[in-house]
Amino acid sequence: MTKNLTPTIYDVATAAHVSIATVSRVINNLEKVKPETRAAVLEAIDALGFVPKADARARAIRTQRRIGVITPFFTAPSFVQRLRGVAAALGPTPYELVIYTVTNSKHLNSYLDTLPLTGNLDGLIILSLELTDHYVQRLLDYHLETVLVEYPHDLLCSVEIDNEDGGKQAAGYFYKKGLRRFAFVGDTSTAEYGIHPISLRLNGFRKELTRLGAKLPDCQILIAPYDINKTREQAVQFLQNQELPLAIFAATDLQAISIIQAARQLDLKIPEDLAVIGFDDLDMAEYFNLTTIRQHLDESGQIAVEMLLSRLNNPGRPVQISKLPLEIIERGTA
Amino acid sequence: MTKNLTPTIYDVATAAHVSIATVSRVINNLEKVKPETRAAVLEAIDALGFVPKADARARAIRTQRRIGVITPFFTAPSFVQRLRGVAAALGPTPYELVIYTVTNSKHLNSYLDTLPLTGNLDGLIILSLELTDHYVQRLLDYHLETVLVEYPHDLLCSVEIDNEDGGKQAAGYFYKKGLRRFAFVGDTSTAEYGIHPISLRLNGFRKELTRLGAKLPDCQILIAPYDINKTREQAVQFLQNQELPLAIFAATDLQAISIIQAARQLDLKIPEDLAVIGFDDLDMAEYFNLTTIRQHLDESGQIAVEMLLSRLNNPGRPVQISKLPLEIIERGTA
DNA sequence: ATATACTATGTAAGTCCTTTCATAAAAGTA
DNA sequence: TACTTTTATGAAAGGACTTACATAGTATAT
Repeated sequence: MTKNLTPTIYDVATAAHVSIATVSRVINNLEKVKPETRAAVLEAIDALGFVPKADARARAIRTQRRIGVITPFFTAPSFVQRLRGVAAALGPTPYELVIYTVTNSKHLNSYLDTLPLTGNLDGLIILSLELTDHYVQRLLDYHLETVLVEYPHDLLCSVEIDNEDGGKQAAGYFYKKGLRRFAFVGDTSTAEYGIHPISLRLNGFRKELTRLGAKLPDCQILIAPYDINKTREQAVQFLQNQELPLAIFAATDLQAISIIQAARQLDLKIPEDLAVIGFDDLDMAEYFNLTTIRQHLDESGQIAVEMLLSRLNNPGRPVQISKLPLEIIERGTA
Repeated sequence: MTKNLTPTIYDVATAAHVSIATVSRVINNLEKVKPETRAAVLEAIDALGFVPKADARARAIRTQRRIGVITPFFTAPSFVQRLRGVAAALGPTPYELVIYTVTNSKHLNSYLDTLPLTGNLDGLIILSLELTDHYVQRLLDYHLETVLVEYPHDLLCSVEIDNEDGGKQAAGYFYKKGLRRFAFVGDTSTAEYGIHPISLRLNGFRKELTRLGAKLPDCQILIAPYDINKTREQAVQFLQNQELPLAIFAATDLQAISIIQAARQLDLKIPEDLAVIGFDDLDMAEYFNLTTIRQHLDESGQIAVEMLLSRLNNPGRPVQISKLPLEIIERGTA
């Protein structure tokens, strides 16, 4: 006696002892149906709680308010914090948050292929992923309102930061503290196309040092992988050959932390022997008492949402770009 | 040469010289389609301006392909790691991930009121939130398949851990290391109803100590708020009055980290003066070289998804419960 | 070279609903 | 009464998709 959870027109037909065609006619009240038959059908519909499912669903989906977020898989805390900002901003709105995590650019592209078609999204936010012109055009063609975070594009709205300025701030801060020997730690991941934020941070750091009359020779640049332990090992090796005191600017907080661990292992005093500035200001930075360049991760997500919603309400506005300020947070490591 | 005004999947198939099945696969990006084929199909779609009809689609799939996750707002990393497990498991499936973050139980209840009706969900996962019988019954009545993580309920599937055993393991570990003075740090947040995991951890810890002939007097229990800085301050105060060496079991990694910071501030040697065991094994634990009880957070999310999907495929199975093992991860703090 | 294991694709069946067409019953007409 | 017309209905085809199953084609192993 398994009750059908979602009755179809067939169930109604059976219950009312008529054919599905008749049921259909009753529902759409197109043609003449004998009053008694119609009554019987309606009764069956009521009894079964039937609602033309497919259409109902299609309608429901169409009216449902949905914002999609494409994000790199939650490996790095920075993505999570951005996402947190998105969730926070979306919370009080009637929009649903649909998450698409991607692990590589192929994966991203396959989402970009299909989401504008079948995604039923009102808007899209893309976190920390770079789009090719082709896909940007696709989003525009299909009128899927999109906001980019971190990797901007001329034709779409974006929330971005001035990576170069971040490097510059780090350099200036170190210099003002009287430090004169510098190093940089970054990761190996380079953009598949376009410009990588990490290189911009390095550029800004180096440029400002040069301007101040200091220098950053290539041998003082450590390129380490995205793995804490390996980075720490490499950092230990690197640090052993350095004259002290040294000032290191790490491209991310996570790498800064690896450096700190390496320094502890070598019994270097922080910040006396080794000054470290990170980049991001993750939640974790506070735990490590890390001096770092704050890039307002949570806010980036929030602002992206606000921008998107305002565009949905006022379509056709010119492309908007929001540049978030960077801010050096002085803690104990530099 | 009137071009069909509303092209169908058949037109696309013809234009791209493939079958409608392949077109369908491309727009749903389910299975493997050769990149060139996919490109050709997409080109045809673009050229014809094809857009799949939602009602037909709904008719054919007659499932939502949507899994909802209700989670406390991403404040604590443990929720994020659970969510990460969910996302990882859902990634390769055709299911969409819809996130509902809640900040209090009223908020949770309002979701539970509406989601079974209008959520258009195939299944629901509830992370670290406790349900009243009333809402459990509601989920059952509306046949919304649900899996609970962390706070189980007799009538629903769940993924849980043995909190008491975690406390026991910590006690045993300390004792075996020869430690004989103990303390516990937990947070103030108590469950609104039912039993709180933190108290279970404490219970297990205390019971095992008692069994071993040691004790944990109430004055050795520090109840600290969910704030790193305040916890650190309180911990500093607490530690100043302690005889050393001391073994502290922290109910969460975050609190263990606060303890470590306090210890550093007081120049205590870890693990000689102060041994610390945390609970969770967050990503961060490794950075802090924290000895801790691993509760397989990511896995909990993954298993919840697997359980849910298997139930969707085999409805009416008896309620399933998965108990994840706890495991002590030995690092540098104890 | 042959056997084996995948991959990519197509064929065809299935989904749930609408609509066309045929027909039995009822009603109207001569 | 016999003959048309009307009306109510069902059988079945069609619509726009998805998907289980089968197979040709390629890769890999022996």
